[in-house]
Amino acid sequence: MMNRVILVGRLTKDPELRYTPNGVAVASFTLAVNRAFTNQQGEREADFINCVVWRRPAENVANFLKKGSLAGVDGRVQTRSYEGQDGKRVYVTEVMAESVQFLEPKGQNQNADRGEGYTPRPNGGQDNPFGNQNQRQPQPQRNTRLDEDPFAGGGQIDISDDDLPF
Amino acid sequence: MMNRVILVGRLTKDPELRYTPNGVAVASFTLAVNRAFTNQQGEREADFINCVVWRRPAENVANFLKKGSLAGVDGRVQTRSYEGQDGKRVYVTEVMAESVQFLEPKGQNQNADRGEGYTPRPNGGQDNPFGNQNQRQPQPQRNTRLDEDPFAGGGQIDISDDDLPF
Amino acid sequence: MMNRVILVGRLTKDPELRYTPNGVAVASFTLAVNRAFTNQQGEREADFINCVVWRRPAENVANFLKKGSLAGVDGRVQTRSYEGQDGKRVYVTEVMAESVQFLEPKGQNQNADRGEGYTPRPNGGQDNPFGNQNQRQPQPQRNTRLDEDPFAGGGQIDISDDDLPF
Amino acid sequence: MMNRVILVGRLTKDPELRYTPNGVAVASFTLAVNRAFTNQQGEREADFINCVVWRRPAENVANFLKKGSLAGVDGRVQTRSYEGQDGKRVYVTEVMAESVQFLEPKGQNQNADRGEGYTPRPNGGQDNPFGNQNQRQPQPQRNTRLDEDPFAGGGQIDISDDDLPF
DNA sequence: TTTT
DNA sequence: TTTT
Repeated sequence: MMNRVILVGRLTKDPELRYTPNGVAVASFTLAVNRAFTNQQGEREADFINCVVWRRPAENVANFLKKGSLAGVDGRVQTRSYEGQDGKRVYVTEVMAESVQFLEPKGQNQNADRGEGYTPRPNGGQDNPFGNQNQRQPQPQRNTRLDEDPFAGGGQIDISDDDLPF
Repeated sequence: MMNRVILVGRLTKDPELRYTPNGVAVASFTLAVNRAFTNQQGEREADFINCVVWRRPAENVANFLKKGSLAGVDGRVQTRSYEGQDGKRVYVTEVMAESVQFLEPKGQNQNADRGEGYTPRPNGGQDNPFGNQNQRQPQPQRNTRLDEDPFAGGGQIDISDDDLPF
Repeated sequence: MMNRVILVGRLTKDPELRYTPNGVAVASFTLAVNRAFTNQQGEREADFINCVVWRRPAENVANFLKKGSLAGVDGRVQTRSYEGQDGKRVYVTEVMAESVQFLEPKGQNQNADRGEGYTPRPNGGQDNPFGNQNQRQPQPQRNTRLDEDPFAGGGQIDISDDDLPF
Repeated sequence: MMNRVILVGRLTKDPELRYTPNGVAVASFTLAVNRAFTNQQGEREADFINCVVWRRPAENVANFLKKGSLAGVDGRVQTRSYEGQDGKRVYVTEVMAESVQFLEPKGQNQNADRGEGYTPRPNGGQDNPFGNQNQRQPQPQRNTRLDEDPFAGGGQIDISDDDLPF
């Protein structure tokens, strides 16, 4: 079993940063990736690919990327489902970014993460290495918690700590 | 702009082979890719990733892969949208396979395509290199044309020759 | 069998453009890719990865990239060997770029190739779609033919039309 | 800066397992990856790609893979150089595997690593999470230490703990 | 024998 | 609504 995605494209909007009830950061953003070929009408289309990133790189994304930023993503394709507002199950395919690369020339901070994914430091046996008390954990800027689909917006909470990649 | 996906997983069902009105083959299948890590309940989950492949490799997929087959995909993440049955726009993220690799040990034919993607042979200037008259073009086994979403099933036609990768 | 490489880095020097005896363009360049992590001395190292690209994208690389340019490569790892000057066999591992992406902000031409690899146009049955007579085929700027290893420099001819990816 | 390689191929020989002076495991192996296309003589060639893997996955590779095994590698292209026996600098390009997938059908253990790379467990502040005293650390089967190039064989020590990926 |  |  292998699952690897690499994307380079531009953010369609500013990224959204949220926190799980346990205080773990999640950022979501959509990358517009222009296709390398034109369609039969001669137009160059783009794919709009939803991406999610957790923890420290999530905060870096929120701090350093904005609408229009050129960014590279190295991650995995992930699928989930949630209960839609009409009671129907909604299936979602998105990219779990393990690392995000800032490709804008102006920025001095050129790395959205610490490198080879995010290795949590030991925290004395707690399941979740970041608690709300953790001073390394910035508090949400806006009163935003993970009560809905980071992309679909209107749904119920469907990302929880269970989705943590480790 | 870069867009690359590599997957290795197992087909959840037999692939579905369809043809556009112009007689171009499209196969769709879902790959179950087990995650490399376990969730907080200690269970190993999987991602169920919808894949589409066109032309010759589509026919190879239909001929050589079935439910449970181990296969590798090299392709791109692609997004599209179509009008749902309730009039709402439905957004779809799937993998456009450029080549599909058969990883089952039993088969002697180990390649689902001719190699580096599919290079259409010249056909004297027609837009579509395969017409219904083309004897290299097998006719649909079942009376299946591309009148609906190959995955969602209930929608309107949303894959046409316009989606051809070249 | 699968083989896919994606790189984003900077050219260490201007690319070198050569032509096979049959007039097929080959460009070679080295990409410096900074590692995402620091070594035990706290220094950020880089990998210096030799890349080769054929035909039209080769000419685009030669025309649009130079020392220091930020570029993305999508291709395959390839190995070859040649007779070294001391009679010993020299083994070479390099990246065969199928497409090269220009990631510099200044350039308006943002694509080094036509997209999904290079699909040769039909040319009436010749083995090599480009002959020296082909007016679309620029002549070498310098009197450079493929008489040596594009990277090692001092060896014998070891890239020929046999290495063409199709 | 991005650097990602995915390979699926067969081991050309049994893997070699060595240990650094600090007791960190390193396995090296060569993957034969058949090309998806034939050359101008109609023969299907292969690329022979040297791979290196560290720590726990190294031991899994040594325990579960052998000559002829089908394996998938997800990693990075890495370059290094060392002093050759003739005093000349030798440049090496190889693949640093972050995870190795066992694709043989017979094996029950289907995973060469714990998943998303190898996250060392905390060990009380030592720089190197594995010491020779560590009972989880198997001793070398053969009296093999890292005194030479794992591939070139005749060179001087050129892999040390400095090359550890974290 | 290297890029920013 | 899923694979081994």
